[in-house]
Amino acid sequence: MTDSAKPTLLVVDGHSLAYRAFFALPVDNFSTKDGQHTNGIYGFLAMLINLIKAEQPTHLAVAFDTSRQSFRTREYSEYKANRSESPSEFKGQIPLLQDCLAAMSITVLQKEDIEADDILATLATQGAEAGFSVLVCSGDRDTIQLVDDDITLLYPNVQGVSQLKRYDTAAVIERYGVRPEQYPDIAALVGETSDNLPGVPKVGEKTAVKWLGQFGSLDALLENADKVTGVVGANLREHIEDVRRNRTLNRLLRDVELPVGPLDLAVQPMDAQAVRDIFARLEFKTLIPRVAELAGIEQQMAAVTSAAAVPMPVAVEPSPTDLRAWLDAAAGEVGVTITLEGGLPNRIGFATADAAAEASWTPEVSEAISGWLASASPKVFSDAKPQVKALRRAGIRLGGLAFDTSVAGWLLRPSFPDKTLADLVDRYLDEKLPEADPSQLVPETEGATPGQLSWFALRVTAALRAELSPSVATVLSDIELPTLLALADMELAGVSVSHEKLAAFSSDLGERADAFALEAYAAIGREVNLGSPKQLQEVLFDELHLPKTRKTKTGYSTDAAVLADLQETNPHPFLDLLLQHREATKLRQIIESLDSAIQNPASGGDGRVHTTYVQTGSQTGRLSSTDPNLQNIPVRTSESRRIRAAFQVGDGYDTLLTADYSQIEMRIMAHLSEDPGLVEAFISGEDLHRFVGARVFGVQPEEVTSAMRTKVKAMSYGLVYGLSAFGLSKQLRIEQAEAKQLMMEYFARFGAVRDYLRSSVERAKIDGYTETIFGRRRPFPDLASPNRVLRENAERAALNAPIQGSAADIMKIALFRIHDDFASHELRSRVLLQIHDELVVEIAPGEWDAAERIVRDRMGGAAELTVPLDVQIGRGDDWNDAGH
DNA sequence: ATTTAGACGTA
DNA sequence: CGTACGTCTAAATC
Repeated sequence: MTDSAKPTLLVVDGHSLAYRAFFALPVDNFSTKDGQHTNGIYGFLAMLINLIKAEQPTHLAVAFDTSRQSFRTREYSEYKANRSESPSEFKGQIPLLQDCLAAMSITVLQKEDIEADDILATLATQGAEAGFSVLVCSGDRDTIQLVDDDITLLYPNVQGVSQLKRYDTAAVIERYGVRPEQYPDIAALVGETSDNLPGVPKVGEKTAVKWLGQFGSLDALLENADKVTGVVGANLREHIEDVRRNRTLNRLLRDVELPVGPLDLAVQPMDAQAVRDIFARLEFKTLIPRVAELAGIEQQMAAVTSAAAVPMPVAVEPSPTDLRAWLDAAAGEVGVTITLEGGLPNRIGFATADAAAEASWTPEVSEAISGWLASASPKVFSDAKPQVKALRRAGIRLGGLAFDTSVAGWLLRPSFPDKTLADLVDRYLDEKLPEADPSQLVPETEGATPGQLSWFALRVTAALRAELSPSVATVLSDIELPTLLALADMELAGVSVSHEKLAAFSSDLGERADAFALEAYAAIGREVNLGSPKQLQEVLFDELHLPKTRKTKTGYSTDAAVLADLQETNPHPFLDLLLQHREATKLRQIIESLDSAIQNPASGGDGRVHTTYVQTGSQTGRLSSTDPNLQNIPVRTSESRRIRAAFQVGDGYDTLLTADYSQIEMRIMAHLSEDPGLVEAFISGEDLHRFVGARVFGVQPEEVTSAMRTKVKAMSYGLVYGLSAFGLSKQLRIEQAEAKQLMMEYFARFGAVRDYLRSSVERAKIDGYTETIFGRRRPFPDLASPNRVLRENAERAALNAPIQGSAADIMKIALFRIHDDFASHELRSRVLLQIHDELVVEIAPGEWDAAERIVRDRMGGAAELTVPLDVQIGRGDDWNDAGH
């Protein structure tokens, strides 16, 4: 509990935290082009910025040690004598860090013969006396003794500098079992290896706490040392002088003479130019906006309030020719909103910063403004794709798409995308979008008109741009917006699916499912709803008395993996029949939903299935597909591939082409980790799992058995998801020890992979987000969660996000370039489907060679990685034929 | 009528 | 105790 009326003094141990940051971050990723290492500086500053943002101190200082010598080394020459020389890469970072702090107008303190923690102790003591709420941030446990009602310690976690644990008096008692002022007594008894201060042998925290509880104080304990029984008692008596020495040395000085006091440490405005200069020199690109944000909060607030003063314009409704003139006269970007009726434009509205115009969609309006809509004149939309499609249906190809608020909102917060313009107005303008009250037949409140919606979209655009980092802005303009236009065309094109093929298969499956069901009932002597997990639990565990399986929220699991396990340990005919029934009904289900999605030619449809790609549907940058989902059409069993066979080349086209990236995620892993072995695997062109298997098992590639290959394959793929030994053992049905051994062997040969994965998560903890190769970001607040489950889930997701996300970026780039190339080469061939690492293309007569070349070149050349991007192409009359 | 949980399809 | 999705059914809830 902090007293908000009190000023807050934050004092930081610069040396110890920078040193921790140095070990937490990979030195390779943080070097300037002239070879200066900067990982310690970066990590420290990132942490400090976060800290200032979170704690909002009014007063601030950072203390440093001057050298390894201090009054303590003079008192006890062995003090810290075990510390190895700090690595050469670290040297030189401290003076540069101090330069950074100076540019940020943050006071730096150091004093000959005195350690940084003594400076912290002095300032904290003076600050508490002067009425400050004091925060001490240090990586040295001795500072625990400073904690009291006014002084709180922020101590870095073992995981790194990114997470600071808050120690107030209660937290110290909870963690160490003693009051803060008693902690040095514990430390004196236990000793401090890192300071080369041996304590009493066999005495750890538990014993020390017990003793202090018994005797009341360290002095009392030492006086009554003869009363302590056993080996530890003897040890205590033998090392009593060590304990006294330790206690002297770990007492922090609270009365160091300093040139400044707490009141002199008020936070000062930064020297913006100096900050820019030194950060540029250190090549800290991402830190600059974060520091600026810290420094410029007041300005930003002012900007927001003044912007709210502009009144919402009333839209004019000019004649078609006047509307065209209005658009031509508009300077800069124009907000555009098209409302739809039956897939076609209904009303269309436009806005500039202070005016709006709108019209109903008529042939005259269309005629008058189609040229402007197709032109490069910049336009801003909110959720452009359906509107782009409506225009396409009306024969107009939109040009000049400059911004989409929905996509931008998603890029900024992919985990909680603001779904509508109203959400964005709420969040980024802190205003309410006027909405018609849907509960009343005659709404009391007017909704915004298309022109006014456009005006809001334009204003939201300005607010979103202010928050987009340069890299994310580039992802929006260079990847997402071109992709949006390609997706619109893909959705319009749809894919031809044969009702006849589906229908035949479906009735097949129906009969089989019924037969399995009857047999299953016979096996247990009653009917049961096989689709009800609840009823199945009764059958399996109450009636058949099979052993309880994995727990779920509501009972015990009956999923396929569990049933397969049960079949092995407690074979029963019902289990297998249930699995077969499930498989058949699942397939039939998929077929039914697919069939009903075919636009029936009998009622004016085109006999094709038109999915909707949700561009803002994932947290990683992937697309998702709905109504129907065409990204989860079965492929694994030969049986299920009959469904793919129903996806066929459409009338007027020649053949289907499928193109997929082979092992794109592992290639990205090779690129990001620069693991020499993995890179060699891909450059050699040998089968990846065979190559890896040979290394891991120490045999020749041709000696890799299929069992070995299966294992390393599972391991390789698992890596991308943050797999544990436990998970690997379950997946491969091997002992955990063997899984552990496999991981050890794997990392022994491909160590840079592990280094990369570790450091990438560590970096995410410091930055608060992950980044793909192309700069797409995903925030991970839960990386700092004290809840272990939440945190570890976030760690696995953060490990996966840059890899899955980079693959998504690459595919999007390939996709829109192929789409655009087809158009510019005036091919009729068209991309129909995207299934994450695969494209399905419909090839027009005579265009195979040209189209195949474009697909191959664009997919292979979508990114320059240190390993090649391998593309597999297939050809056939249906998707199954064309696949491989 | 809508929501939740379990199951399962894909990359 | 492996990431990212969407959709189906049954059952629970409104």
